[in-house]
Amino acid sequence: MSKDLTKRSENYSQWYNDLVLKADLAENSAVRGCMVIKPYGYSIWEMMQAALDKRFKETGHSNAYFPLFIPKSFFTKEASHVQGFAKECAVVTHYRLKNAEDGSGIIVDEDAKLEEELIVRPTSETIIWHTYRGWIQSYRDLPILVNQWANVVRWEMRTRLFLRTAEFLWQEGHTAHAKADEAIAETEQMLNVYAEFAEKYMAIPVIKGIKTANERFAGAIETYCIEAMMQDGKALQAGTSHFLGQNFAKAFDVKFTGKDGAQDYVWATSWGVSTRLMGALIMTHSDDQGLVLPPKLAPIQVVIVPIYKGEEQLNQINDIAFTLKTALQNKGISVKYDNRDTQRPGFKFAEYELKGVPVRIAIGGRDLENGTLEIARRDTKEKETVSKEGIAERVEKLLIEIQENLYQKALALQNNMTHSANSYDEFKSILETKGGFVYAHWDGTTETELKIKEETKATIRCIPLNNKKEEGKCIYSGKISTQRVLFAKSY
RNA sequence: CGGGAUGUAGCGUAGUCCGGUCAUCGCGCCUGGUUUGGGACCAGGAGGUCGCAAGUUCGAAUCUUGCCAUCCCGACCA
Repeated sequence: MSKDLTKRSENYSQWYNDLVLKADLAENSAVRGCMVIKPYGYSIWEMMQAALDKRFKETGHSNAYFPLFIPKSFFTKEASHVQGFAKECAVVTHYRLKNAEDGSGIIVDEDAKLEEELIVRPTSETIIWHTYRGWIQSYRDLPILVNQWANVVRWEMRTRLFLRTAEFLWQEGHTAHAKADEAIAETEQMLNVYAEFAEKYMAIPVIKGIKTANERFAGAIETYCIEAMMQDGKALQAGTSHFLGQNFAKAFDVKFTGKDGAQDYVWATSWGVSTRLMGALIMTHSDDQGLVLPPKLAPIQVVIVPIYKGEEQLNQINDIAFTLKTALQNKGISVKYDNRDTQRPGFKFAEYELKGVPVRIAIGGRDLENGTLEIARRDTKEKETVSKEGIAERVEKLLIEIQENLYQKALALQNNMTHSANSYDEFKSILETKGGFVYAHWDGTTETELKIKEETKATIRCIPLNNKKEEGKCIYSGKISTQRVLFAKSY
C-alpha cells in the first residue's frame, strides 16, 4: 500500500478521504453510504464518548435506550418534524423472507407485510415523547434527564466517511421540564458542555450561537449550535442543542399537574453530537503526513520505538523501554512499546505519524551509551535527545503542551479565517478568495438568507451568542440590521 | 435523486478506441538470508470469476444492455 497522502494543497477533500482510509479510521462497507468504523477509529470515538458521558452524568443525566424502530404514525404527530425528516427515512415494510418458488433465491414474503410500517429512527424525539407520556403525571416526576448512545439512519444521497453517512453513531439527550426557563437553561447548559468538550478535549475552538429559522431543527423553537472552522475555510456544525418548547408534549399529549393543581404541557430539550466529530477532529489538526490527535483523545499517547543492532542490544533496550512504559502508565498515560522485529524503525516512525500518535520516544544504541533517548512530538515534528532521567514528568508536561499548542494553532487558524464584510460585493469576494467565516449584516428574513445561499453557497451558520449589537444595513437588501451574523460555506 | 467520470490481485496501475498466448508493471504479502538512528536489501514464491448479470460472437478485460459501488458537480442534509 502506498502510504503517500494526497497533499492538502492539491486536493483537500481527496486528502481527507485518503487520510481516513490510510490512518485506519474507517472504510466504506458493502452497504451504500454506511461505513465500517475500524478499531483505531472506533477507539478515538470511544475516547470522545467517555469524556462526554462523564460530563452528562456530572450534569445529572442518565443513559437509557429506546427502540431503533419507530411506528410511522408517531412521525405524523409533529408536523414540522415529519416534514424535516420524511425525505430521508428508511422504512421497514415486511418481517419475513421466503424461498422464491422458481428457486431464484430468497425474496420478501408479501404475506408478511407489516400492518403499520416502521421507520428506522433518524432521531428519537417521537418514540421518546410517546414513552415519556407514561412516565409523567406530576411536577414531581420532573425533570427527566435522559441520554442515549445509539445509531440513527438518514438516507443521504451523497455521503462521506464520518462527515455524512447514511447510518451514524451519536448520542441524543432528551429532557423534560416543568418550566420553560428550566428547559432553556438545560439547552444552554448542554451547549456549553459541547463547547467545552470541543475546546478542552478536541482542541477545537468553536463559535456558540443560535440557528436562524431556516436552519433550525425540525420541531424546535430554538436551535443552539457550535460551529467550527476547518483548514479549508469551510465551517462544520459540531453539535446542536434544541429548545423544543411544548411542541412534542402537545403532539404526544404529555401533561403534568403542577403544585397549584393546574395542568400544563411539559417543556422539552434535545441535544446531540455524532461521529461527525471525527471529521471535525481530522480536518482541524491533521497535516500532509497524516492524522494529528490531541493527547486527550489519542488512544495511544506515547509510542516507544527501539532502534537496535542484534538481540543483545534489543534486550538492553527492552529493559529501559518496559521500565519507561510502566512509569508513564503510572501517570495515566497510554503507551505502546512497538518492538516488532518485522518492521524497521523508519517504517514505524512514518506509521505512527500517519496515525497521529502525539509523542514518540526512540531508544537506540547511542542512547544506551549516553543514558538518553529521543523524544519527538507529532504536532510540530520537533525532535530532541534528552536524558532519560525524569522522562515521565517531561512527557506528562509535553502532552499538556501539545494539547494546548493544537488548540492555539486551531484558534489562530479560526481567527485568520474570520472576516467582516460591509457590502455584498466584498462578501462575495471574501468567499471566493479566502473562504472562512464572514460576519455581515442581515435583515433577519428567511427570504434574504435563501437568496444569499442561492447566489453564493454560503449559509448563516449562526447568530453568535452574546453578539455585539451594531447598527448596520443588510448586505443584500440594504434594510436596517442590528447585528452581524456569521456566514460561511459549510460541510 | 439528476449530470459526469471511474471500476483489472490487498493497494496503485498497463492493456479497452482497433475482440484472438493479455492478463502488465510497481508496492504490499509469504519463505530464507543479510539488515535496523526516517518508509531496508538480495534470492525465491504465492495471489486475479478483469465490479456483477445478461447479450453479441467460433472467441469478450475489450463490443451492447441492465444493475451495483466509488469519486466529482448539483438538489437535500448532522
